[in-house]
Formats: sequence, structure tokens, C-alpha cells
Amino acid sequence: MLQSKLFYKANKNKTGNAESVSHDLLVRAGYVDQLMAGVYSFLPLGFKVLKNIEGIIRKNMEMIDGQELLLPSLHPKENWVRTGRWDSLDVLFKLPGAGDKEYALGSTHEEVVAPLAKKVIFSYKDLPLHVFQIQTKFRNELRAKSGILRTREFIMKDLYSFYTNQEDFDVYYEKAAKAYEKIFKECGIGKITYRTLASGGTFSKYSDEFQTITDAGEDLIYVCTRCSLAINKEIKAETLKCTACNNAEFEEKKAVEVGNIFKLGTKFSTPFDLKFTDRDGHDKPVLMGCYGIGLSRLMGAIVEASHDEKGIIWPESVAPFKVHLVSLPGAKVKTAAAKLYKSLQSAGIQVLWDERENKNPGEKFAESDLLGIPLRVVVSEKTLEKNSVELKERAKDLMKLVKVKDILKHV
RNA sequence: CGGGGUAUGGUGCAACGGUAGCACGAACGGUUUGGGACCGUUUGAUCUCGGUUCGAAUCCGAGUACCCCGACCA
Repeated sequence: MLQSKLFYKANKNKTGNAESVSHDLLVRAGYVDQLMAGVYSFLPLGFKVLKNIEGIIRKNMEMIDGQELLLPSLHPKENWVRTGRWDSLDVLFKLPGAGDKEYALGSTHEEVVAPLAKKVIFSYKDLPLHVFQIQTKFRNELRAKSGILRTREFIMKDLYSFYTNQEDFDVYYEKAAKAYEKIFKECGIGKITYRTLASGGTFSKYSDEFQTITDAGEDLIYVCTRCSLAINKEIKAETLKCTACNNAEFEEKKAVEVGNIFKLGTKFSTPFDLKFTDRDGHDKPVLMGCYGIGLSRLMGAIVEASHDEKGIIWPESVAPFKVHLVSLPGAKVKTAAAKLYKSLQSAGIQVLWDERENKNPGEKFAESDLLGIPLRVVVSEKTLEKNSVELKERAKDLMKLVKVKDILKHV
């Protein structure tokens, strides 16, 4: 991608009412744009990051037998009335339709996936099943806050599992928890993301959240000082010892919830009469589980966790480009950079080339730091004198000169 | 939803009740070129409605929007 053609505009002025670092950086670097409170556009740069996160999640969901599908966002009122959530779920957006009809905008999809599953599940032979989708969710939060960390419209991955019995379900649930840990690790926040025992809300006594440590987070969690488990503040009072290792010492941390998994039991199978015929010929309710990750929130959490005073520092796995090729003025430089750009591209490397000639080096470097692309490759008259280019990792201070012909060995 | 704050060019900020100004950006010309360089010219704004006043960006009222704290958060 040529930077002069990129749909974005970097801004060196700090955001006026910036409350969270991720909001300020993502807006200023042109990754996202705020349309209104809690609603954001993802610009080309931000969308690339989102797609990369999506790819990591999809891969890991498929590894635990998830089949991807796409459910509607517009739901019939009746399904929500049936589970009682038309009235009880405060964040549900409700829309008028033609005539007397009313619709819900999907804030979660149990009300859609359970009746859908009923159409394919009849026998124990049909189970287990696992489906997931990556889709926009709507929640009428009373207060949107912290940029893309808490919005009214956001991208979420939700997986639903269907099982015949508790034992098999529990095995899968743990498998899903492991997959989650893997996802957060691959997104570069594994070390600061904790599986956290939390309330199950109206679904179950407990659930498991995945909480990423950051001051921008709105949750308080207690991280076990001995193992890697944490406990959410909401249930800390009743759980004085770590459920994993029996330790009683915890460290209090602010965190943002990037994922949450629930054992739904028959909570939704019952209202939708989702059952199967078991080996013994008797009908039994299907056991359900649901597993969510907020992709857009995850993107914000990554920035909260990985930045410095100059800008974003993307983990390579989610970065919009792998290489930021920066060419300084000079006709020879431009020719050499163009050649480099082509060879990087044909090697399958995602590269953004800052070929703008009306920008001073300082400005180019500053903007490169703001954008946070993992590897910066500078071409200038100085480097070309040595038939070289300069390599610098965004996350490190060290610069090194590498021969132009050897560039592919280093990216 | 309760409480608080803010609202001025595209962005960030100024302006005692009396000529709306600065920086960044953008455009044009020129000089520069390894950390947001410089010179000149130009562009472009007081959230909406009402009130007070000779006169309102400024004071008052209502509305709207955004932000922050809290509550809420399958």
C-alpha cells in the first residue's frame, strides 16, 4: 500500500476529550473514527487489524470443531419474549417494524441459535455440535466509554456448543478455555490476560472471564499470587481462596474483560424445547454453552497494553502491515525503494510504503511510530551509499544496517 | 439512569459583555531534507432555539451532543 493513497489522516494533536490511551492513539493514527458515543467506524488500517484478530480467532475456533455460520442481527420479538429477556435485558435494542411488529437488534444470539439448532438436532447421534459466528452486536449500554473498549455496536465472536451430557460438555468447556488462552497469547496479550472466575449472571452461578490487565479497564480482579488464575471482584467475597491452588493471597488489578464463557445448561434449551432422543429412547434437553470474545474491544485492549509515548506498538500477529518502508528524499532513493517495495510484496509481505516526498524525515519517523507497524525499513542516500537499508523494530531502540540484497532474510 | 463537566475553522487551544486570535492541518510558491525544518501568500469557526443588553463566543433559560464519576453491564 502506498501511504499517499491510504484512506487516513494522522493527527499530531492529541484528542481533545481523550479519556483512554487506546482511543486517543487509534483515532489520531487513523485506525478508527467515532460516529457517535459508543459507535465507531473501522478505517482501512483498523479494519486490517480487526481482520487479523478475526483470523486468529477463526483458526482457533475451527481447531475446537467450531463451524462458522452467520446469524441475523434483526430478531423477532417472540423469541426474546419466550426467554423472558425482552423485558429483563436492559441493554436490548428494540425496534418498531411494519404494522404492530417489533424487533430486537441482536445483543447475543441464544434466542436465534437455540431454535435453529432444534432444526438439526433430533438424536444423540446428532451431538455434539459447535457453531460460531463473527458478527456485529448491539447493546444499548447506559454509558459508552473508553473508546472502543465499551461501545453500543461492536464486533463479537460467539460460539455455541450443544451436548448430551454434563461430563462431555465440561471437557469441551475446558478445551474452549484453553483455546481462549491461546487466542490471547497469539494476539500478544497472553501474559497479562487471566482466566478469571466470575459471576454467571442469570445463566449460572459462575462463569469464566478472560481479563486483560490495564488501567483503562473497568473491572477489578484479584490475581492469585501463586498460580495464573484470577477472581472477579463481584465474587471475591464468597471465594476467599484460589479455586485452583487454594492460595489465599491475591493481587488487586484493574482489567478489561476480553472474553467470557458460560455453562448455559438448559437455560435456553427449555424455552425453545431443544431436546434430543437418547440411546434409551427418552427425550432429554440439550446442554448448551456459549463463548464470547469482543474483537473490537480486544483491539483496544491490545493498544492499551502495547504502546509508548510516541504511539502504538502492534504485536506482529495483528499489525495492519508487517513492514513500514520509509523512503527519504532523493531520486535514486525513490527508485531503490520502489524496487524494494515490489520485492517485499512479491515475497508476500504486507508492506506500507511511505513514498511521500513532501514530508520531512522527522515527520515520517514520527508518524511511523504513531502507526506502530512492527518493522521499519528506511531507505535513504546515506543507507544506499553502503548498499544498505536501515531496519528498526518498533518495539526496540536498536537500529541495524542490512544489505539491500539481504533484506528478505531479515523481515 | 443519578451526579458533574465541556461545546469556537478539519484538529488542538485562546479571546474583560465591545475588531473572533494562535498552533497544527489543507492549498499555492519557494528554500530545505535522518526525528513533526523554514519563509511568503491563501483557506476556514463561535452547537441549536429563545432571553437580557446599545452591543453576546462570553451572562441567563431550554434543547442537543460529547466526555468524566457512579449505577448498570447476557
